[in-house]
Amino acid sequence: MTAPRPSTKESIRAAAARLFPLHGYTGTSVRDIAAAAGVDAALVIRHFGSKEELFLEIMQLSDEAQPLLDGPLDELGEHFIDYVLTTGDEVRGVFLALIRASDSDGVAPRLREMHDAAFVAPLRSRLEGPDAELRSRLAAALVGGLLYSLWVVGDEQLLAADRAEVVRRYGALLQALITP
Amino acid sequence: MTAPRPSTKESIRAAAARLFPLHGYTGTSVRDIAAAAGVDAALVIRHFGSKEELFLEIMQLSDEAQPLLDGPLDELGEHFIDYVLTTGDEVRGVFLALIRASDSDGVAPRLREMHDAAFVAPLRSRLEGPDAELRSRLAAALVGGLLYSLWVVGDEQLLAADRAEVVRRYGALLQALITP
DNA sequence: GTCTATAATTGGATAGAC
DNA sequence: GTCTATCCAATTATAGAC
Repeated sequence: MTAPRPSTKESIRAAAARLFPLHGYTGTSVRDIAAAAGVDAALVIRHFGSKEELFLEIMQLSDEAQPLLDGPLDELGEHFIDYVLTTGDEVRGVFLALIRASDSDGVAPRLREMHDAAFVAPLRSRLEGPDAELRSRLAAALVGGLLYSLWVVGDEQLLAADRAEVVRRYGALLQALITP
Repeated sequence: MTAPRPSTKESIRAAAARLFPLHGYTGTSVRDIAAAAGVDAALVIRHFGSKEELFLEIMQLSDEAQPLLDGPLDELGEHFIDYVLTTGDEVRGVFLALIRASDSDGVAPRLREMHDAAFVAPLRSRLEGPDAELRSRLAAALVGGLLYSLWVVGDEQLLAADRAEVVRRYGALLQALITP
């Protein structure tokens, strides 16, 4: 009831959130965003300062609750892999856009943040032992590698593979880091 | 003795091979390449057709002999991880440039080729069993994930970690896919 | 083969009227 | 707050003289 009609700023935000994950940073011009939002290009800069500032404001994942923090520890490996594989296209788009723009000085820290928040932190919170830190970072690398193969490389044979089989096999590897 | 003085085309090729991995595709202009090669920008297009064609011609790894194809199978996991971690900056640059330009239609297949040639094929050649194909693809994902964490994300704690420890732990995971 | 000059387009960002 | 008009810099690529 606070905003019955979407404000210009919100229209721009919505358009950017749709286009950036779809076409990447360089592939999305300020004019494209403005056109999709139905506003003038000048307003985009007016409201957000610059294209990069807008990009950084858009490209963050809503802190989705991780329901798997409560599950049994000895099944966390498979559950986590299953969880990341159910990830929707929206998250996928943000992930890809950040990776492909990660040569920019402003984007690199943001990618690190997302990697930490989405992969390292959830796993770190359930690990114990003196080397838990290293193990959780290796676990995050392992998880990221699966998404890298599927989404960045586009390994067709892996994309076509039986999902349950991937969850079982790759989940077992992750489990070996969780409960050595 | 075939070419005592580097031809213009070779000069361009050498400059591109140095700059693309260093600054990426969009970060390297045709003018930059021409200037580094000491030639005119028009010659770059003249000799290679377009910037993207030049990029694709440059961005392939010289088929480096993999000395680890001969080692003992039960040590392949650690040896392979050790091998990719010794990879020089040159390979690293190619890897990063391909990933960050992978939204281009022409680059995506090239990244797939490199992933296959560098990770999947060497492992696949040593694996046996009916599910060797899937296991080698998961193994490639695992290896790629380590380089993703180190080079793309730039996980500082992983970069600072004891190298032998990483080889031992992550190598053990890879080994579990090689000899289940 | 090489280079000068420039075309043709696109990009982000700004000034100022309303 | 909004929009019209535009600036200015940068890009890839081409045409044509030498």
